[in-house]
Amino acid sequence: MSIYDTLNDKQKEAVVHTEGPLLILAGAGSGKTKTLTHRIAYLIDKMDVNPWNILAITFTNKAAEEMKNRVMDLVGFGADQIWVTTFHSTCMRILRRHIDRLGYDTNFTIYDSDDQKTVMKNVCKKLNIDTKNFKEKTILNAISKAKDNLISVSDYEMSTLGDFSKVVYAKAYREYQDQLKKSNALDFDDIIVKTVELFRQFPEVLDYYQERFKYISVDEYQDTNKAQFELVRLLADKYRNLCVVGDDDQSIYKFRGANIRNILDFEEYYPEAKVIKLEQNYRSTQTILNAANSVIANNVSRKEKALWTEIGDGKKIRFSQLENAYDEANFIVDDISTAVRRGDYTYSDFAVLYRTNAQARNIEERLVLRGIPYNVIGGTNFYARAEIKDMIAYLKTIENGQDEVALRRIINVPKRSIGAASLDKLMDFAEISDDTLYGAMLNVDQIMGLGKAAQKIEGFVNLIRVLRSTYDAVGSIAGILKKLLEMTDYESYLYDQDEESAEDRMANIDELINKATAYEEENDEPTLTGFLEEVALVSDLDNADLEEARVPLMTIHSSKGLEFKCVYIAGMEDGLFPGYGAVMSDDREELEEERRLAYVGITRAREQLILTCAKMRMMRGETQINPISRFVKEIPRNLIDGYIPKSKYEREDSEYSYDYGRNTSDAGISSYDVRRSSYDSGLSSYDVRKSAAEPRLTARLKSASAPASVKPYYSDQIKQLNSISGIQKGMPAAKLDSLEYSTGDKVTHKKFGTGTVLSIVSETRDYKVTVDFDAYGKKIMYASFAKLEKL
DNA sequence: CACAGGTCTCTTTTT
DNA sequence: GAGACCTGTG
Repeated sequence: MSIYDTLNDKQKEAVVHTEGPLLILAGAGSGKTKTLTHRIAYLIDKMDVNPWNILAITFTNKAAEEMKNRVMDLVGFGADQIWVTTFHSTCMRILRRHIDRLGYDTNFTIYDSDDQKTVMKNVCKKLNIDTKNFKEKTILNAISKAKDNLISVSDYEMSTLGDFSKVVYAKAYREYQDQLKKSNALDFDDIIVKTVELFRQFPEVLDYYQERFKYISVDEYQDTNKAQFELVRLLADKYRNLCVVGDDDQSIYKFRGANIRNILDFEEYYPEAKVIKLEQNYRSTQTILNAANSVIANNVSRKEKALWTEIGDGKKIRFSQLENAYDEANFIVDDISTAVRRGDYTYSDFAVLYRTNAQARNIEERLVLRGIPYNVIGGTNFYARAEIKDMIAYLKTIENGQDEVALRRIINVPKRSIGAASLDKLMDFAEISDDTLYGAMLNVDQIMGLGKAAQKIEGFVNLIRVLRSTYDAVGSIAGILKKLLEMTDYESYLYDQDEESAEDRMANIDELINKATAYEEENDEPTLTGFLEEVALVSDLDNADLEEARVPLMTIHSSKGLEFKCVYIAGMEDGLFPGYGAVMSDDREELEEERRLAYVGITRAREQLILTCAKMRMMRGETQINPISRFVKEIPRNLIDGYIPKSKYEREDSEYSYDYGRNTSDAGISSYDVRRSSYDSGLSSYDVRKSAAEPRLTARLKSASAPASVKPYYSDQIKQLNSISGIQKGMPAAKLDSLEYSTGDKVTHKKFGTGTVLSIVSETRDYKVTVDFDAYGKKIMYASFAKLEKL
């Protein structure tokens, strides 16, 4: 019996198709990693391909790691010759060797999004761009989008066509790239873009890698953007042995430039491509798959497919709507605790998933209270913490004095009296002498008017020199970090800054030192450059240990590619998931992306899926009342165990709820429920249907009725809720019992004409309604005076 | 000039 | 509710 006998027919077909382009459409849990790893084994084993000639690109470091291990198990000897890496590490390895051809130094540094923002601030200042009108983030987004699509600065400049915003973006783009270049730095997008540029400009370099990588496979192909596609296309262009694996239904990174067209158009670019669909699922019960299938069926732009399994129906999906986020957290934690006590599951069998990182906190608090071990995966990046960024900035300066962002970050940290005025003088000098900031610092004696600061600058330069020579002598990264702490007395600085957090921050720095030590132990040739690179490209998620006996908490995005016996998805509410923006957007694609995310979440579960939501939830400082997510209602009701309040306009005889799921939404219903304005708000089912395509959303209650000092804690929350309902019971006569319109409705006003309701905030005496009038723009008014009428 | 405090804004997901 | 940013004060 060979290793290939465990494959099903479709998988086998994919494994033996080694020559020429291949598109594998692999549904969730259909054994795509297994197929890919066996295919690699087959190449080496049966086709006599040199492992050296194989490149396997994955999306995350974690996925790469897993694939590497699995290939190793199958192939054994020689497997370490295969490049199994992410897009970014692949490109980094190439760029470290050849980027000098593009005029960068090979020890270039990587800028994360914080660094990018810092650069963009400088750019705006220099170009006199008013950051009130043009937010740094907006400009950076525009630039990132351009890079994702391989639009160069000059391309962008030519495409502005007098569009004022685009002209500004183009100017910023040029200056931004100049500054990065000066700092010998690349941002994340550049890592891909520069590699493509390198290949296009230097055919001999491309040819080398084409010869090297005769067999290429790309995992999570649905998440690639145009630049990544071009990179792969170039590499594969000579031998055309390109195998891509993806699932258009799991494309959830459009916001980051992922182009779903890449998967839909693959056959167009490679007409000779073979297409194989893997639809048999080995992970979940049929119940869970049916739910996933019915939800995703509501999307229009997708390749038709349906998952099936031989596992059997299993347990029903559970659904529960709780009063508020605290009750929701309680419910989940109780549930986990009960199941573990019964001996059904252990902690690591669970996962609690959510749409936004902010939701983690509530659940975390309850877990702490119950003493249940847990792990919040992702969220705030370890390397984004201020003290860690300081340390990294020092390391970058030691390694590459050209990195201006890093240098400016630490030039006066800890305080050494090199203030803004001195910095300006240094910057001016650097500008005139066409030198870097650090270069200017080396020449303080030539700069006029620095006064006492000159000595301080010399002192700083000396510090860096000493650290540099320490590193050269000792070669230990952990060593320089310790020396750095000692020489700068960074600890005192932290205590001066904020006594309370200083201890935690020092602990973080210790953790960094541990990471440095670990890096030096794990690598044959550890270098400062290598460590900084790892720091820039490795995420929390990659280090997460899911085997540990802890309940993992993470966003649905982070959960992609993982599986758990028992999955909770919290916050199933319209306005949260799908998010507010997607619900309000005219762009159907946005909602479809959210739906794909729901599909990803649902298909993480092997045995049991539990969906929860809250009637009320604090969001951005306001208590929002959100209706049950449309995605819950898109699941056939017979699959669900749990009461879902029926919408009035649902067919009474219908067992399924997804009849209306396609084009309509009954969002808003639960808010009526809570506000007791009841289902008899005078809307005929026809009325609702007519307006339902426009999402009716969230009435809001201002949290102001709670005492100012109230911390969001369970009992206080109850009080707060009581006070809200108290207000509602004893409402002054002026306040209407309910409003006939809700968010998203078209209304008319005597003076301002027609408009759309943007939000409704319930205040003590009245509803504050924000309306976007067609002719007058946004107006805020009180419901009892405005006499708005629903159209 | 530094800092405390008030105001304003806010989608969300991350290699 | 949190973070960024601005402004007034000592």
